Formats: sequence, structure tokens, C-alpha cells
Amino acid sequence: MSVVDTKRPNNDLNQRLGVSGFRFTPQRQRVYDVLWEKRDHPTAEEVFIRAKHRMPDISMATVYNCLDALVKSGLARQVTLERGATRFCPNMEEHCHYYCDTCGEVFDVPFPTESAVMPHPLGFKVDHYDIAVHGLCAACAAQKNS
Amino acid sequence: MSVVDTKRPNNDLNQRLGVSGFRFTPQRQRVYDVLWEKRDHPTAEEVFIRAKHRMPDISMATVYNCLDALVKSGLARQVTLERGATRFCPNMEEHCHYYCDTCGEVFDVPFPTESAVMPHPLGFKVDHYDIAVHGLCAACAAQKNS
DNA sequence: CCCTCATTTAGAATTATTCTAAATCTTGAC
DNA sequence: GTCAAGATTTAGAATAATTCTAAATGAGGG
Repeated sequence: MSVVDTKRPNNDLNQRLGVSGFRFTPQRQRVYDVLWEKRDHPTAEEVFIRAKHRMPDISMATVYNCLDALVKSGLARQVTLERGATRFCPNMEEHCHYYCDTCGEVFDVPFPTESAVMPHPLGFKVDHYDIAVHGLCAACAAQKNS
Repeated sequence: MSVVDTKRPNNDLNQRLGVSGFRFTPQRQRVYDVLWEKRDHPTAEEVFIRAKHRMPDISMATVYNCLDALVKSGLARQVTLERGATRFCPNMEEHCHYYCDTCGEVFDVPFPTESAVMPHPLGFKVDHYDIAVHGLCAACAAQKNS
């Protein structure tokens, strides 16, 4: 736990789950840890593989269950950038995702949504923003020009 | 063609496809028409069902092919709001999607992206923005309070 | 300790999308 | 016009992603 866990909420996972009506379980802890170990927006299957290393009996269904519980408890975000597998992200600060359509890399960029004044449909109650920017990362752009 | 096709690009579909290396076909025309007939962000399967009414022999694989051709030609956008089927949208003006997490309805709201100054990762070449706002629509919000 | 209910698990089932191979169609060269 | 090359369509198979099911386990409250 020495490494990069900047801004990880110090609130007890136990408590955060409890507020949303979920129980704390070792599996949920493990899945949450996996998300923090490498913030590279893994898919459910990638989380499954990584979780298995230290918890070999965990099942795919449990990974989905845990991810859903974390999302519903406000401890992780679902990120749907394109067709195919959904990705997950434990960064709950307001930010947007720069997505390289060529190599698939995702970059988190802090972005305060109040800086953009958007006209809402009448009576719409906003829960959260989901901002993706598609394009070419520097590396892939360089490759294309060569 | 009398109805609501505001802002539909008057450019020839033929030509727009051609520029991207695709051929014009009746199926692509039909799929494009379906998207304009009812701008409710249908899934590929919904497009398939609607397209079939006037073109009974069209197949699912063709619908996917046509949608991909339209997206690659800049005539439609892919919209991935949540897990599950991708939706499609022929509105190419800059706009964001307000999405009701309860009833699934999608509202297009014009939104000039240059109004939000975002810091890009170094060297990133932006292709397009994909902005979703999740929450509760007016109708669903009302229902919850009663 | 017992009851209830949440959770986990493996595997089946479902849904969404992509792939394959054969048939058809278009286009450009001759 | 005829022909070859290559794009497109089609049905169906295959794959990928997710959800469901039913049985087993586990934890908390009385």
C-alpha cells in the first residue's frame, strides 16, 4: 500500500458500503484494491484475472456483483467508451476521459463540471457527468506521421 | 419526407459515403432514413426491426455494416451510455446527451464544446467529444416524489 | 442457537456483436 | 457489352460480455 494511492478515500470501505445497504466482504475489498493498484480502467474480466492472483476462488459473477456494489456505493465509476466491455475507474473526483481510439489508452484529466454551464432539460435532476474525448494519443499520432 | 428532418445534411448520402471509401447502397440509405425518421437513439436491433418494415430482406449483419459505414463517414454517432447495446444518433451537431437512468430516455442538448476549455494531455489530437449527463428526467423525478 | 437474508459460486442462459463463406452486385478496363 | 476485381449482402455460426439460477455459505439479530 506504499505506492500511488493518492486521493483514495480514507473512509472505511465497510461504512461506505453499509450506507448503500451492502455488506462489507473480503471479495469487495479485493476488487476495490485491484482498482486502486493500477488505475488503468480495466474491464470486468481484467479485474477478475487480477483479483484471482491473491484470491484464487473468486468467481466472475462475484466480480460483477462487487463492481456493481462499488458503483452503487459511489466508490467506482463505470466507463463506457465504445462497443464492447465496460471499464471501471475508482477515481471519483470530477474528471474526463481522453481515449485513444487507436491504442485504447485512457487518460484521466481533472475537469470541474461547474466550469461548463450547460442548459438542462426542464426538471432534469443531474446525478453525474460522463465526459469522454475521443482522438489520437501523442504516441499514436507520431506513429501515423512516420 | 415531410416530417421532422431538421438539420439533416442535404449533402448527398452517396457522396458522403464515397469520400470515406464506401459505396452507396439501398440498405445504407434505408438505415440512414430509419435514424432520421425517429431520432430516439435506437440500438442496432431497433434499427433492424424498423428497417425491415420497408426492406424485409435486410439482415442484422447488414445493419451493423451500414451503421459502421455511417459512423465512419461522419453521418452518425455511436452512443454508449451504459452497459448493453450501443445506440445510434444521426445528429452530428455538437450536443450532449442527457440520459435518464430510470426510464432510459435520451435528450439531445446542443452544446458547443469550445465553450468548455479543457486541458488536453500533451500531444493528444482530439477527434470528437462525447458528453453524457446521467440523472433523472422530470417525469421520473415526479414519480419518485409521489 | 436459530432464522433470515445477503453473498458467493459454478455453470447455464441470454444478449450483443463479430466472423465466415457463399451469393450478388458495381465498377472500371478492355 | 463482357469480364475480372473487389465491395456488399446474407444467413448462420461463433464469440464476447453480461446476467441469471439455484445451491451452498456466511453473518447478524433475536
